[in-house]
Amino acid sequence: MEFLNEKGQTEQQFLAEYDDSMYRKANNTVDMLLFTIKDGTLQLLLIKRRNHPWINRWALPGGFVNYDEDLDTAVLRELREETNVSDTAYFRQLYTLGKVDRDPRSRTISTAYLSLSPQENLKDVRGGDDARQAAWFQVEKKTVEQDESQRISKLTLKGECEICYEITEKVKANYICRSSRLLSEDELAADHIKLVNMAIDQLRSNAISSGLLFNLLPETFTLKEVQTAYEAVSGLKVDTPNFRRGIVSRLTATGQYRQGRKAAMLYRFNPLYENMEGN
Amino acid sequence: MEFLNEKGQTEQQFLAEYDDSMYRKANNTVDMLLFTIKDGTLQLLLIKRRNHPWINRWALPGGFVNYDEDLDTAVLRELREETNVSDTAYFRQLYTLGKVDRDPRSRTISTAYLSLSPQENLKDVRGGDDARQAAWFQVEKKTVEQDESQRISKLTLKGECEICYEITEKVKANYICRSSRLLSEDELAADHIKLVNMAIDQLRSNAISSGLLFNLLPETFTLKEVQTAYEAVSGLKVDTPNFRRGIVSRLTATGQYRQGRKAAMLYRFNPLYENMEGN
DNA sequence: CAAATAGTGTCTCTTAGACAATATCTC
DNA sequence: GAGATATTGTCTAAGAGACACTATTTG
Repeated sequence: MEFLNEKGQTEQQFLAEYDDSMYRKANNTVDMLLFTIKDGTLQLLLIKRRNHPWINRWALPGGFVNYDEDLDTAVLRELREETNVSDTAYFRQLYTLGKVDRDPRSRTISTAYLSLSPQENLKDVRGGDDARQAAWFQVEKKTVEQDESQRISKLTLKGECEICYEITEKVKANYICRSSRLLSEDELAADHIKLVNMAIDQLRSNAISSGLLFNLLPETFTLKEVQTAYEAVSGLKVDTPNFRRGIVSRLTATGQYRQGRKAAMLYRFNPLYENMEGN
Repeated sequence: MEFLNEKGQTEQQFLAEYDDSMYRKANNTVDMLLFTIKDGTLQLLLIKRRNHPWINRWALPGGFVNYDEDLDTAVLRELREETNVSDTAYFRQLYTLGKVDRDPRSRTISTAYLSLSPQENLKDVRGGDDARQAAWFQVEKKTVEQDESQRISKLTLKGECEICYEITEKVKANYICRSSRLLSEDELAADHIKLVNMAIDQLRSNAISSGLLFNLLPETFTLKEVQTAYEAVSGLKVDTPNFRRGIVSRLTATGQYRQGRKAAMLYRFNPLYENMEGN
């Protein structure tokens, strides 16, 4: 059935006459938050910007979306161009930032992606294109004060320099209001710190339940390695025996061992539908 | 400290020369998924489109973001214009859809928001602007087949017409692949069904844990009302005594009663930091 | 053998879930 | 009093968490 609109047009006629340039449009960009576990700590890949705005500041890899390019294609392309990383174990959309004045060039709406990968896949990281450098920064979020209606944390990125923010998260009626305050001399470009904070929260709350954690580990791993990764992500210390018991039920033993003081069984994660989250 | 870029420009000079119109840009739109509990069922607010594309199809309320308008402002404005709803208890960003060919007019990137409100606040719903009508549709997602690697569900919207999809969710390595197949004669506009499916999944998985459920209820409510709302959202039946015990610990009794067969205590929800999720 | 790492056992307390029973109101 | 709704109680089995212990290898 073919409907006509109020001007009596068919869809074909409507589209033929459609003027796409009537209004001023925003730019669309993508940003990538790529995490890995290195030296037993959670690390985030940042680039040092080569050009204005935020020249010489550390920032998330990312850039403009081409007109005929999907968002997820764009974010992988930008990651490749700026950091030489072309393969990650996992990625998914995180959040879209779109405040009117967030970019001094012009209105820019940025969709951020969260990506996870074991360090093995990420050997040859190097800056390129708009990135003067690419480097790993250790990420730490520590709660310094908490009651039932608010939480104050310190979010620290340690690498070539140290970038540190105080994050305040307050419950107001049904919402959480977040604000951040710079504590260090160096700072992240734009509003990227919001994304880092969001990513950590999501990573923590879904590390085990959705199996996100296992994307930070190689194909096979020992139970100790899972625990180390979990402690790095969560910022907590856990009881080894209890942690083991909690986790083995979701793993399969490979029958192979990793040598060391005492040889340790290697396991593999079996993703099950039940465990994956709804996003 | 003032840095110069490779052309020797200061930031001011760079911005003054910055050409914002070099590349073709996408449109940015917003869509709203507003849920409520009505007649003991979960319902979603849809509008019937007045113009091409998808003329006369049911769709999520939404539309173009103005150049100088924040995304959240835009989505609330569009909701008001198209459905006359100007106040909801809760809303937050859900997902950004940006596939190149998702809109026949031109490239359109759409950021969707999830909103919840008790029915009391939503009395005078009516279509306006680009919406010929606005109406509530009962939402139901039922799993019809499930194993450890895949789940097939039926997602049904019942209102002025019945719209029904089969949703297949498969675990592939670390990802969930979702696909949908139309089962009914009527269908939703664009790719809106993806958002409905996502919203339901998120609503279900966070109903209790993040207290989302209580945004669907009035300020004070009986335990039975919470249970009914929970059952509507989750699609499950729960044991009344057990459900009560699980939930009362997060509520405060008001000391007031709702009359009925037997008078029932009215409770209030106390949002605590602990319970709110990281997004 | 000492030190380090891997792994098991056990006890307690809380919670989830199934189900029985009681209480209070309306018709 | 019948029937509907609200609320309390009880039992069991599984899980979370604390902590003591054994096992295997390296230096």
